Amino acid sequence: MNDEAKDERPIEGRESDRQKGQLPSAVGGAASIAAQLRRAILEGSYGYRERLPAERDLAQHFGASRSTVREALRQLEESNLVIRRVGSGTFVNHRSDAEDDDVAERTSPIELIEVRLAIEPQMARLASVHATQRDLDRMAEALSEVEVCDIRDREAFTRADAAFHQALADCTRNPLMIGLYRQINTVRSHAQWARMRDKVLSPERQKSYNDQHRGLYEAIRARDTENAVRIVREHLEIAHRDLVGASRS
Amino acid sequence: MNDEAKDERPIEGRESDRQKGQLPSAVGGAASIAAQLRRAILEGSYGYRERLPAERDLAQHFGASRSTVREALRQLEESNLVIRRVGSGTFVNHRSDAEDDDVAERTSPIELIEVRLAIEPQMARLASVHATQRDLDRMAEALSEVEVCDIRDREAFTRADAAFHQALADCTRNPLMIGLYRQINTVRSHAQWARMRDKVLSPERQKSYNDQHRGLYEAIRARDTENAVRIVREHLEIAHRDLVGASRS
DNA sequence: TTTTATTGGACTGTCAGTGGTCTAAATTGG
DNA sequence: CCAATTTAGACCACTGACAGTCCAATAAAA
Repeated sequence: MNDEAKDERPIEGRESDRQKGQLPSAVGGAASIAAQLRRAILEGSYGYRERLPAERDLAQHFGASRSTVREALRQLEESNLVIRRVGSGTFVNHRSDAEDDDVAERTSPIELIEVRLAIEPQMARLASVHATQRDLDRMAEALSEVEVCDIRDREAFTRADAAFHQALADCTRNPLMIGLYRQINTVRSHAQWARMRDKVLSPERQKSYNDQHRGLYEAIRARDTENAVRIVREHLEIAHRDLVGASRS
Repeated sequence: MNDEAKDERPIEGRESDRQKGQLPSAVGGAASIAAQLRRAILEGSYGYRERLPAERDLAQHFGASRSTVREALRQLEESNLVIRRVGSGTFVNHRSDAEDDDVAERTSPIELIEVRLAIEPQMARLASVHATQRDLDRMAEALSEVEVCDIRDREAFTRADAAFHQALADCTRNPLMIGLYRQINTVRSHAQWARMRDKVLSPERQKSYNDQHRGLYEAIRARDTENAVRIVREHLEIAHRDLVGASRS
């Protein structure tokens, strides 16, 4: 261990000013330590999920006993600012505003469907017009991978499903559309959705989805724009209904 | 045990560099390594599909054990930043923003309009439903900035126009929609379009655009969904026609 | 084609460090 | 004085980092 690191000044707080005899150090108890740590966390001095120093180290740095530090941490834990795990440490459980710009985590299932309802019908239309033979081959490959998927392996299904939809986006030959759908797929395959999908994805529904996928592929291959658009729209409306049903239960 | 044997150089970012202030810095093991690698990937130090150093090399570089590095990589894999293949290596699975420019350069005017025709009507619909008063205020501000714009300052007009449309996207209160439209705006304001717009943007057309913008704002403020959607669609069809006309000349 | 080297995946056991808990003494304030 | 708080110390169960080994998959070389 680095012994040099431990030999530090006891920071502003306690025994220094006590020796100087200037101020009664305001409160100088567990509440004071809690306040300092709380301020540091809210200010963002510690990032989200970052590990705080060990209780014993904090005790030394604050010039207090471990019990006092523990009481301070207990208060922070009570207000959900930190999480404590035995054998591991104490971790910050507060996101500062600067670091919560994760689109995937801030998008609700309904919001996702709303966006997909906007973009995917037009996507199917463009795909049925612009798809090349190579695009169709790749789409067929992705489709067979979805169909061959084991029903119980949800993660594999999610991945294959995403690949199929991305293949559909590729069919549009529209770089912007492809880029946009990549962003949508990122949200779609996020953890939050995986859980939701576990609740929704019964074998019958999966079978139904596969039929719709197959139908969509056939329509695009036949350049049947109207049918392709119709299938996508129905597909999404069914998914929307399933989601609403699941959120009610 | 033998302290001398363990006195190796710890990871780079431990506690020596962070003198931030009063409080002791957070400590890190696998999480710290994961954070460093994550930052490197997001910064673009490693390109898309590029191979990272082998786990054993990373372990040596970070002065940690292979298990620790593996735990860090597991976290990165969990957030889809990285893909690991046995016998092959660990590969970056993240597209940096640098490729957005590429998308912008590979997207034709027609393709942009096709995408906007897909997404903006639904966007107007959602905006008319979900917009808050604050959203409307910001939209009005953007609108007046567009209208006040000097006709000859094309760049300022483009910027104000982009701000207006982004404000419209914000009205949907849909994080994914907002993110998607940001990407669209990136393409819209790219250099290629500025040139095209110079050819297209006559004062009369600009006047017409402004009227449409104003009408759209009024419709959304009045929660008149049908009118908002209609205006957007007409706006885009006119723009589409203008573009086709320009490309013919 | 076969062989070889390298990679990630999985598993073991060891060990220092962590928070959780408890006790008893010391300190503080009324 | 008493009562509450703080302190110091010990022990426990648990976690994570570590060093090591073996394996299967892959890629490059022979």
